[in-house]
Amino acid sequence: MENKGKYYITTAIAYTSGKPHIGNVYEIVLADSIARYKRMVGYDVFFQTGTDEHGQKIEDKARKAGVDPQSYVDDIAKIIKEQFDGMNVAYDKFMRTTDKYHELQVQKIFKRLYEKGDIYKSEYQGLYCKDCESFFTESQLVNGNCPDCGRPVEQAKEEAYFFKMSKYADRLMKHIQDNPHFIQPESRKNEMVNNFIKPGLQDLCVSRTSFKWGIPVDFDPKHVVYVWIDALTNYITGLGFDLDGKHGQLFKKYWPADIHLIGKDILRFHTIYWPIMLMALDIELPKQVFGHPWLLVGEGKMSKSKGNVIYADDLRKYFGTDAVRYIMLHEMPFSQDGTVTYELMIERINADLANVLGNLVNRTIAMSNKYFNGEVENTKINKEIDKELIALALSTPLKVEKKMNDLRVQDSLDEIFTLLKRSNKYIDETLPWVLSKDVAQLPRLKTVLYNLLESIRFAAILLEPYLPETSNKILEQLNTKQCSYDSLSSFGQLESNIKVTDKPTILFARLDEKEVLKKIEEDQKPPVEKKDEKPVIDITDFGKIQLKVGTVIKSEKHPKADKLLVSQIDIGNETRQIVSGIAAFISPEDFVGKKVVVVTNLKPAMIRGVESQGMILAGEDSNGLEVINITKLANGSEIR
RNA sequence: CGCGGGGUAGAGCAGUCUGGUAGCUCGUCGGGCUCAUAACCCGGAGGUCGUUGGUUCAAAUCCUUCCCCCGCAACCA
Repeated sequence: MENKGKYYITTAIAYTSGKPHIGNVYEIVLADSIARYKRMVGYDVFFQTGTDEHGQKIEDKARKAGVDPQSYVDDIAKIIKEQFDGMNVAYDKFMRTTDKYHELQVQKIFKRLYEKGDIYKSEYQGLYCKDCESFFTESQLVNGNCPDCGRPVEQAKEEAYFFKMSKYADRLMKHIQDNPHFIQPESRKNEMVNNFIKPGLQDLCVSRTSFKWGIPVDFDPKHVVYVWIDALTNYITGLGFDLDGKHGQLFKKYWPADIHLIGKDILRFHTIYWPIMLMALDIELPKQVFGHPWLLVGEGKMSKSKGNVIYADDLRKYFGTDAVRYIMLHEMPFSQDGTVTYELMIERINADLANVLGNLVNRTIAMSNKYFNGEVENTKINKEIDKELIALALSTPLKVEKKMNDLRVQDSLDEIFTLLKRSNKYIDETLPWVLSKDVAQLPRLKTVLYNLLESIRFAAILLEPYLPETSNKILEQLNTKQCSYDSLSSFGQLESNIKVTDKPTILFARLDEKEVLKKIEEDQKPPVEKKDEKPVIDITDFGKIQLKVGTVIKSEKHPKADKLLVSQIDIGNETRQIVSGIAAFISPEDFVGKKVVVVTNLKPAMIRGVESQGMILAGEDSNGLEVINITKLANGSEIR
């Protein structure tokens, strides 16, 4: 096989804060299909994935779990690896940012950038939550308060190192213009240029003192390296990059990366900050960054609070590894988020995998056994009608190649399935069961079956990158040794002296939609949701909160926020203005006249420019929100 | 006027860059076949391509008005 050169592909490294959901795993499977394809056609491929293991969030989670951070990330990294391995992903390296070699290089890189003057010491200013010890941006706040604990935040400063991004902005802009394929898909490129580069790059905060679980800055030990210099450099340290030039063989051979495959949400970091870091270090830039869309399940983004999180291992349990791979790769549009439901998965498995692919293989092998005892022979009694099938089989590898070069994985799969469908049609056109009844037609029948088996062999080989297990199973059932990609150069390389298996197994069983859905529903019965339990408090703690009954006398939409209502509440001796995040559940008209419970001694806060002098009590579950309603008590009555 | 994406048959999507009879999958209706996993093959019905105005011999495709949905808004890993 011709060697087409090297190909280095990476995925984003998964954050070890918890079990990755199907969206995270999708990225790895997508990368795997590309890596396998490139290997198949003759590239020397290196495929790296791994885990990002530092940060405040992990420090917190470990503390809550009562373990040290290292053993916490060891556990999660193991779970992540199992998720990937379970999907039959053939990566070459599983990189962890707690690897000692990586940590050492990150320290050296940080120091070098500092000495060069690209990193300087300053102060990070932002909104800070004391209890959570974290900074937040204004947009992250919930009703003006900390998104984690709901308490008020305050302006605070923290000593921090910053990376001078602006210094390299012009060079980056030029690189993006000179390399039109650097950022893919195209639409995302504009987003980056217009939103971030053109308005002027802000310097990036690259160290923190507020937590310890990170790579220490060796010349200023109260700082740890803050996420991006740590995480992004995995792409080079994983190959054995050495700042002093004593690079490992892998780095010399594979860098620059041919493609960084990442989620669209972190495109900014990969197309702006990462290239700038590399420029600052005088390292060649990756050739391409592809921001793939998200795989969504049902309504909206997956989140634990919505209870719509789906994990790859659960899906495998219901459908099998290759079926899940097929769904992931086939249901994902190129530049738009893909939505998947269980109904859709079942439909695809039945229509494509069971009916078109599985049944074709099964019926063809069954006929070979029935008519010729499984013996395969190309008697070359070809007819006009064969030409179309043969031409399609021969052109399919080229079509797939074209699509794969554009990273159009879904379209590649469609090309292969077009061949399979054409094969099914060929059976109807040639009517093997009619030929079998006429002895004179048996040689022709042999050719017909040969053409079918050969077409199936083409499809099976081409399917390897996407459905490796299935591909292998089909080739085994054919009993052929002609399994290489190169053997697709001409039609007819399937051996004439072999016998197909006499007991074909079902590749994909048809699923009964109702049955499967029922089973899934039973399994997924969410265990009664355990809210994060708050610590036990003293009666005096509770006594600090003053609650009173009040009547809503006026209510209107917040002028600058869709989700908020601004209401005037009569609490007996005075009227309070309160802003509440309930507009999605209650209209202002319905709200007026209601008797509610008000926290009257809450510190007033400005919420989107409107003052709120208290809080209305309400509860929420998956069905919506309900304000606590009082019927008889007079305004101003105290609640205890 | 913050930025970006989307609005095409009952559902999910392709086609839009490079104008030229509106396509695919599922569903639905009818027919065929019996080798096969009630599968496979053929055919039909179903769309004024969100809305307004324009350019053109010709617009889903180019320009324009408005409406609706969904992300992102800088350190969040």
